[in-house]
Amino acid sequence: MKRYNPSEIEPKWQQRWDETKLYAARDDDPRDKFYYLVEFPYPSGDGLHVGHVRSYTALDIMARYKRMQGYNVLYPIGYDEFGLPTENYAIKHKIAPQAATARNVATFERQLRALGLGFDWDRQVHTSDPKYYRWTQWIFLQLYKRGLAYQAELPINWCPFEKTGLANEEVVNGVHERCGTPVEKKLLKQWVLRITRYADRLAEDLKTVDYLDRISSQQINWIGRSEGAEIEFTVGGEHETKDSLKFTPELTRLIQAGTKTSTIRLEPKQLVEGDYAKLITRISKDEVQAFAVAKITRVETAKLKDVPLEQEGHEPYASQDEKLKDFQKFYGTTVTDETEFTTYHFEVVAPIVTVYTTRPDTLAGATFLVLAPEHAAVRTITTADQRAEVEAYLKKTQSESEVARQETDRPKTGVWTGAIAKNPITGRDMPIWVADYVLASYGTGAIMAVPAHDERDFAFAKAMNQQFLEAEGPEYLASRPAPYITIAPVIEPIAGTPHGDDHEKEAIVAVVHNPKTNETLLLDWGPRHSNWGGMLFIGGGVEPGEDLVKAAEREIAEETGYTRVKFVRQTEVPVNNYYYSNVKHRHDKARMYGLLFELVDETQVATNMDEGEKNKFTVTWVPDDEVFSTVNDGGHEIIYRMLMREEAFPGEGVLIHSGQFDGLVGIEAKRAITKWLFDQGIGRGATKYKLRDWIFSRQHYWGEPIPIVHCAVCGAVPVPEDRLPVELPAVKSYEPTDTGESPLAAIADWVNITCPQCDGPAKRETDTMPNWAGSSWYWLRYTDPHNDMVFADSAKLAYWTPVDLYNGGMEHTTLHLLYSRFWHKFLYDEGLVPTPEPYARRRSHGMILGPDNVKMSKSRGNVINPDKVVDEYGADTLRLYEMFMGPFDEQTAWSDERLNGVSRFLYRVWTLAQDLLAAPGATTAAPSGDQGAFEAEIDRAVHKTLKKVHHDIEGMQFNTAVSAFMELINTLTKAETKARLLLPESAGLRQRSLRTLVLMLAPFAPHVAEELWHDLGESDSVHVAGWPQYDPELIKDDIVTIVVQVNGKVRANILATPETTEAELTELARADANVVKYLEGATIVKTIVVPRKLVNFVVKP
RNA sequence: GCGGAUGUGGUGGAAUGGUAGACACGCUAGCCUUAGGAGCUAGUGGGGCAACCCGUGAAGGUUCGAGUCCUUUCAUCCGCACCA
Repeated sequence: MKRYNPSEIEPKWQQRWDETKLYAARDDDPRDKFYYLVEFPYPSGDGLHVGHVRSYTALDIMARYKRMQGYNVLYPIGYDEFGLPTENYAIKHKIAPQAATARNVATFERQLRALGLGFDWDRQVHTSDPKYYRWTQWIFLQLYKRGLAYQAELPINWCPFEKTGLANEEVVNGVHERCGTPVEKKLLKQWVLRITRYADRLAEDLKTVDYLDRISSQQINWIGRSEGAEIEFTVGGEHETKDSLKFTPELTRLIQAGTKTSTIRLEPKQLVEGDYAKLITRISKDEVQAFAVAKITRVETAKLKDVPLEQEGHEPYASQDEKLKDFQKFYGTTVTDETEFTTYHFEVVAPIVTVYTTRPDTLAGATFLVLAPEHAAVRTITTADQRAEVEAYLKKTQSESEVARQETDRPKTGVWTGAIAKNPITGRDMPIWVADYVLASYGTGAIMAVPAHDERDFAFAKAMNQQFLEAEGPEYLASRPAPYITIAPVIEPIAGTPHGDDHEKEAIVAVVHNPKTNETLLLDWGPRHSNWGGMLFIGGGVEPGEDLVKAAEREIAEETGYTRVKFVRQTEVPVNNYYYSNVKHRHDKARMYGLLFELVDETQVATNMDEGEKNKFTVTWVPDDEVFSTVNDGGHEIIYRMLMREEAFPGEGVLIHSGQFDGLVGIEAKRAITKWLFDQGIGRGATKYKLRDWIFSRQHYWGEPIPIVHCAVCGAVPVPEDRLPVELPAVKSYEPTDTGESPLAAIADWVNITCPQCDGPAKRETDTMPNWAGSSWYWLRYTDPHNDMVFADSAKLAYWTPVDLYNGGMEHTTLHLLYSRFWHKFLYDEGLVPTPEPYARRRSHGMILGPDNVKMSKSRGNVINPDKVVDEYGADTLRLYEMFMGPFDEQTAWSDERLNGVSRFLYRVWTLAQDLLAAPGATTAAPSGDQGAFEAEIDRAVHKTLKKVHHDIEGMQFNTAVSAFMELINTLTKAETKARLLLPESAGLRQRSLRTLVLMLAPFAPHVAEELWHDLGESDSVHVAGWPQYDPELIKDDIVTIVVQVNGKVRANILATPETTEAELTELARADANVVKYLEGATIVKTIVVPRKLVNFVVKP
């Protein structure tokens, strides 16, 4: 018999498939298309990983399956070649990165081919090929043209080990995600991509695509949209401002640095001497921020040509022409030398601090402001008295590493700046603090602190007050001067659900504690229902005018008989509790104050309850540590928390102490206060995102050069598109520098160039792009990989995109996946791609762990090398095993034993097939009735498998598809079955069963299937054969097992035909001996019959 | 803390609300032998001699019937995290 030898058949067929270009996708094809995409590999020196195999095999199966179904399938591959690991490898081995890449890519391609993966090899893309990165640079220039790529001097994340800047997404817990080095902050001029402009759409459009839940939620989480309000606080004074004066960032900085007087030129405004104006600066297209109030001291009007060349906050202009250009840049091209400008001389009278909050409803409870240490206003607002202390604090926070600052649970620290603002609702003073628990990078870098309703502010207030008291002594407590922080509750909690007709009353909740036994008194009202019953404290109404403590003492005595109790404390605010009164039988709303009592002694008198209350509850003592888990009423739980724990109440509720806003709840309160702020001209609704702009510069050699030229005269000038690509020069040394400058900067004859605009001397940008650049559009290039005219032909894009299914690792969810969606959306806005989203469906394969159930790593030595597995078992075994391991999207550990099990399966397939092939041919005898039944049974098994495999491939449940194969093989190889299959009269059955088996196995184990297919006498490839349709008629069972239950418990199995009627089934079931036993002496209340499945008798004794 | 997911034999894992544990690994016993990374047969959730009983993290609920649906809760994993 022909032996199964994978090392022989696999290379043979791989070569044949390659020669016949079996997997070439056709661009001009009337058939429907499918575009399957896997994340192209980074060709590291380690070679292919078993994780790649899992992903690539799964989509290979789907691609082959769709091809067999007659679709035009695109399943491409390429290499993501730029990046630091290759650069480091090259430096270490003293070879060019280009050479290292070429070598690694060759290894990858060999490995991919050895797995029998059906990629369209002619479409391979290489991101470090100038023919490819020419278009990466081209897309960058389009971004630049639209203002989505800009340069900014930013304190960026700097990895001191790899000596490069990093994107936010590459920093995990304060360390660089790739090398684990603690990240430092470094101030560098950077290229940045304005991904934040797409934040909303990146989140919103997730609704239009089919991504795994955990992928879209992770992206939404990362984008971190939040709705709230910006509120302006004027420091140390109030002034009626008439208008605003817009500033350049340079002037803004100057004033923030402490310059008190300045001038600004603007087109005429209605401001006169003595007016107050708000100074604003533009942050982005639709975002401005106020930063100070200024008093106009003098107003002059002059034509631009008469404006002097020297101006405050500016380098002096070299010429009249240069001055004009600059003004045009700022005020628009309608400006000429004759345009009249009004010059305002002013004096800064009060800095403005703008804060961002998601809780404008708590504004009245804001008792102080906090600025991040990096906030520009810190310098201007700090008073002389506090300067030394503030400086010291700023120094201290600067010296702390990012890692330390990111630790949670660290004690709150901060310093008062000496400055005061006013709360716009209450008019109370709000000391302004600097503290590092406020992040400069989020919102406006400043917050209004509401200690009563925010945990962090609460912790800060506690810590600062403590410090203050220790320093100043308790006598200060009485007067509580400036920096002492007041904790002012402005929200009453709500529990339960209003019914509209709720009967309102004032009430108390008495918590009685017995200090001797450490137990607390509870009333057990029976089983808890939706809004009544359960375990509660003592509750009761308050008579009009009655003292709360008196009322509580009365209720304690009435309901429990205890009279000797001592009042300890009460809650500051009541809880609005909506509940159902089981005593009065109506919906009640109680404004409940919590009161804590201690039991003095156990003296008890007779209880004195209302008629309605009698026998409704029992009194129980519960150990203190079980009280929280025992009380099961929302309102009572809140009361208990407020009494026992010192903490903020962060929930929403009814506003109090908020002036005109009292009584408003939740979202209504937020809206009302936001609107009021807007009307007052001191605030507005605002949306903020956690997502930051994408730091796009890398100070390294091995990346796409950023196609920009810096000219002394023209500034940053894009390299003209017809001069792309800007190729990487050959250099001797690839080492990164310590200065934050790319090694490219050292290559004088590359760097020095003439300006494309003015032909003057200029220098090239020496930063390169991050390795995420090339992968941000590669799926588009696959549709037209050799085009020299455009990045991809629009007709081809229209045919192939969007990608129907994109599979890749979870680790790319907030990196590559987000970046590529951003680029795609931009290209869509430019009319360059046909769809707003690149990928219709995104799935993620689970990680393959080492045999020891931990992540594979070289240092652990638990890495499985796919080459070795292919050598020992063959590619088909590896493919099939990785599909069989477990659910595709869940992580699972490698197991050699199970691999072996799959290998055994393939041997069994092979042996069975060879046996069937060698069996004697057909006889002329017509099949007997018995033979017909046998054939029906085998056909049924085959077609059931076919149906399941079809279903499982569509649903990416590859593990159960493989199980189905195994089951079928088990059925077919059963001694008796197999013997009959080999008989001459089974020749036809044998033939068609084997054909179908081979066809359905083809996507999974392409080599074995191909070999057997040819053994069956076929000359074309099995992979271009049509996918077999299952026949629903053949699947129908002639006999079904009916489960008979009595009261839901299985008591018998009976056999019946699918056509047996319900009545017949019931009769058959009742006749079964075992069922009879259970029905004896009982009455059948109900009979449930599920056709073809079950009969259930519901009986009563 | 927020968001997401997952809890089923000794193990990986199956189960459109209808016989829980398919398939595979491992294990036990036996057979066979052209000693192979074999193959074949039988068994393998727990308890019980048996009839039967119990069993899908826990507790409730809906249902004739729940691993599956609902509520509460616990545990584990992943992501984010002083994001105001």
